[in-house]
Amino acid sequence: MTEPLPAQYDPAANEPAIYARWLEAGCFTADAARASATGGDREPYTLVMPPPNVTAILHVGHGLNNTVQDVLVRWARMKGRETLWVPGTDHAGIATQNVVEKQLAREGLTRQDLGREAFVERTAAFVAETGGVILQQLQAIGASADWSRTAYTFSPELSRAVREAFVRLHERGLIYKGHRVIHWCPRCLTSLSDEEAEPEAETGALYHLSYPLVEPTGERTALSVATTRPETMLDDVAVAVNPNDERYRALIGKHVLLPILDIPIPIVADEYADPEFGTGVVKITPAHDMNDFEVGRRHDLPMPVVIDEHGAMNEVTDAAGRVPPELRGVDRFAARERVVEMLEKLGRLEKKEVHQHNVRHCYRCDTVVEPRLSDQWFVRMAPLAEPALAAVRSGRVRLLPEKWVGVYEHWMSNIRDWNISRQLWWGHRVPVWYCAACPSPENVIVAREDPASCPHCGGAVTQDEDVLDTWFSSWLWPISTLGWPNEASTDLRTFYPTDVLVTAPEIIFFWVARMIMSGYAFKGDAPFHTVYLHGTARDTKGIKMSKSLGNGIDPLDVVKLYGADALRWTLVSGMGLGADVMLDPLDLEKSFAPGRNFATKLWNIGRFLLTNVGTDPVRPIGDVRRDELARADAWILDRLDTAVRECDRAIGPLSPAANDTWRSEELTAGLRLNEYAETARRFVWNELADWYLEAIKTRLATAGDDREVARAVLLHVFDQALRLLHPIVPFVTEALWQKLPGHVDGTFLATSSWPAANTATGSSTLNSLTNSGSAFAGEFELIKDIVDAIRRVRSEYNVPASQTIEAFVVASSAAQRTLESERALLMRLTKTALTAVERAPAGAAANVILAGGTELIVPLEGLIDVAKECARLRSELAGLEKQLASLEARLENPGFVSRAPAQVVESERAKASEWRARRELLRTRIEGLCGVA
RNA sequence: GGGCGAAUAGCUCAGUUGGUCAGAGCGCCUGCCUUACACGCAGGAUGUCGGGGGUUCGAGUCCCUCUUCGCCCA
Repeated sequence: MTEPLPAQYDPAANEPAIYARWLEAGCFTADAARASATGGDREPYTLVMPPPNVTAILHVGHGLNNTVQDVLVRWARMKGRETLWVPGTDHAGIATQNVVEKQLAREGLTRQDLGREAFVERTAAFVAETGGVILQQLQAIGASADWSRTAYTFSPELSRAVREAFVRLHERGLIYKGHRVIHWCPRCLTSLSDEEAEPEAETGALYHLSYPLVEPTGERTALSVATTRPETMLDDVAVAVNPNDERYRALIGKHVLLPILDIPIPIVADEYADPEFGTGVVKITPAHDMNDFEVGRRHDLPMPVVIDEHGAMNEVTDAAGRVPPELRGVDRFAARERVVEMLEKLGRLEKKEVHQHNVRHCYRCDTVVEPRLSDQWFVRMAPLAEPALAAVRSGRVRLLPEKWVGVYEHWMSNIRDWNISRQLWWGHRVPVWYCAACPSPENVIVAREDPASCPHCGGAVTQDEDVLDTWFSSWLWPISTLGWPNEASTDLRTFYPTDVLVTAPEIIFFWVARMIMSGYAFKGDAPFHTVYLHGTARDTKGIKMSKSLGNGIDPLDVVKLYGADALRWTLVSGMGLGADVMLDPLDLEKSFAPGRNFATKLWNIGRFLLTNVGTDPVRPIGDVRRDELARADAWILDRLDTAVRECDRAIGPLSPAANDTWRSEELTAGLRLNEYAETARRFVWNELADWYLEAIKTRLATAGDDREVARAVLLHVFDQALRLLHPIVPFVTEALWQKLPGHVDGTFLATSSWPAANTATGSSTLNSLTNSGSAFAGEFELIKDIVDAIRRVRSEYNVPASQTIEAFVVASSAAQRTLESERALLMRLTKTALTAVERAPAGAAANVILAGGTELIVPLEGLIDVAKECARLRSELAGLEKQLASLEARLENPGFVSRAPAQVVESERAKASEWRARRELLRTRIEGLCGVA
């Protein structure tokens, strides 16, 4: 016997050491040479980790996301796949630049003080120092990523991929420079994509302004326009009415006089004007509203710019005379108040009403985004979207839960061009150079390698000042991390396409959809076959956990207090497909104690095993003959088989059965992590620990052949249970597995095989031992039923646990033989001496009728209250009669008998007949005990 | 404004194709420190499956409608 284990598992004392040993042994390092693509015998299985920001520190969202991935990866690894989980970070243009600028601000500096080159160097140094923190933290929760392949979107290799992608798309005519209204963050001083400018509901005001008509028509001397942004009236170049709006048809082509500025502007007809909204007249500000910009283009209107990059009113471009001197340099929101005051004085403010609308905010700093006319690089998305949309429709790619398919399709079908320019310094510089000497279009040079001079005239060139959207590198992640654009890359040839992408639904558009598009654009295939969109960690009020709200949970705190296994257990077992995970940040015990308790339970099963099985050689399970098994052995092997099958069904399949395309019946299959966890828990706790362990204690304590059989079965079953649980709780299972008798030094549970369920054709070594639903295993169910019944009776009549009592059964001869031969076990589990009899003995007794008609009689002379027992039996009889009546009614219903499947009818008939027999038994007992039925 | 989703035990949620699916964990009540485990063992209670209507031999499970809540897009 080895040194005794403590009664409670101590994760803090075990986890770091176990993780270090996994790393040292290279358990997580994928070897392309073992994979099928390069002549090996294993199918590859690949996940790419959604890269956290280099500036990020671990929060519970990362914990959840990476736990899900780790479960899948560990499972695949045990299934024998050559498994690669690629970790990494992204350079997070805006976020990282913001962080470094804040640092500089503390030193009294701005990035302009440093200059671009020095700023980028400083930022790179900052990233080099702190950028890997989150990946370190992921190790603490057990993430089994291949750290030797850690990637970074701004590394030289991945930067090459970014440039290649840009150049290729440009060559295909899918990248262009556009002059249009984009979302501008006046704080970050950069443009944003549509996805990065997030709409938020706000209560604002709808102002009704009166613009006098230059050419009054009939009674009408002015037009009312409604706007939520009165300050932009300074920039109005027209008002629009709907061409079908009878009210204003006569005014089309005439003019109104813009108040304050007293400039005449035309009244144009455009479908964009909604007759139902406000007054049906809409002011047109092409430079500061996306829709107005389109109207302006259609009507060839001027586009003066009156709001500068900081969000202040100014005569920026083509706007001479548009901003009154007292408003110049005034912030847009202050200017709004001032303009309203001015209009009011002029009698041009008709009314102001409360108005609910959505205002877009910067997704990084939450500043209200300003629509702004500027030059930006865009990707033409429609051609890229086509194959990506088809991929989901054909089943090449499945999205789980399915409800996201509709969202994806809608976005893809209405896709808009992607603004990829960012006016930042931290990021991939746009690979475009300009020659001042050459004429258009030769003056624009798009190149894979930095040109030293203009290829046309040999003159000097200057590079575009902008950098690319960080997502323009992220969308390449599944290919760039594997080596693209180097098509000869072993990893790319071996591990692409990847298998599953695990992420949150918030970034379907930002990232998931774009990765699918880039997969097709650059590799001609989808980057993965499954997108698993998991839920969000929320607090007890249902609010998303976030650092800024202070309602988060630090996963590392949980690891410290309860262990990584407990954290993982809670996340996995609470995770219905796509469902949010609710946690209480104020009561960690409530959320994480169940996981810790389960780990301790496992630990104690291990302790029991080590104490009672010992470390002497154990017979291999394959050598045990079926006729040597006890009922309990057959039963637990049967339950194990069922558990394995159910776990497989809950998480599987690993990949589509055929042709890389999901069949319709597979589309929604698997990834029920909570079901997998619950099944495995039930097996270990409610079957293995509660019943099997209790059933074999005497056998283990009694030397002889039977002890050897019990040792063999227990060791096998616990070994299999550890395998089944390892993907969810990797640390405690590994710790225990390595202590099992017969463990070979240097082998790891992490790289051992997943249990194989018994199949009809029989590939399992256990085939000779298990036989699902076998009669022998089934006999143990009778034992369980009897034990449960006796325990209930004892409890109901408050029989002291220490008191031994007698009981009788009336049963079939087969059942009698079973019970007789398990008399000792029954005695140990229930402190009750059970005797099989032909007829129920007379006298006061508790009676239970079990499935199959077995009758249990527990004489409790002096202990039971006859009246109470009669009442109980009568109420049971009443309930049974009610159920039976309804069942019989169903069976007498011709509709049911003729239309329901024969199987169902048959089983209902069998049930009815059993219930009738049961009713007779009950009546007899009641007559015997209580006198009358 | 458009689209989507959710409402099941006190709490958090399972319940894939309609026929023992009315379940789990936590919490609660009772009794136990039974030599693996009190982070435990044994036993127990609790739901008109949001309201209403419909389809069906049969509906948490399908359809319609109402109420409440949430998400996405404009």
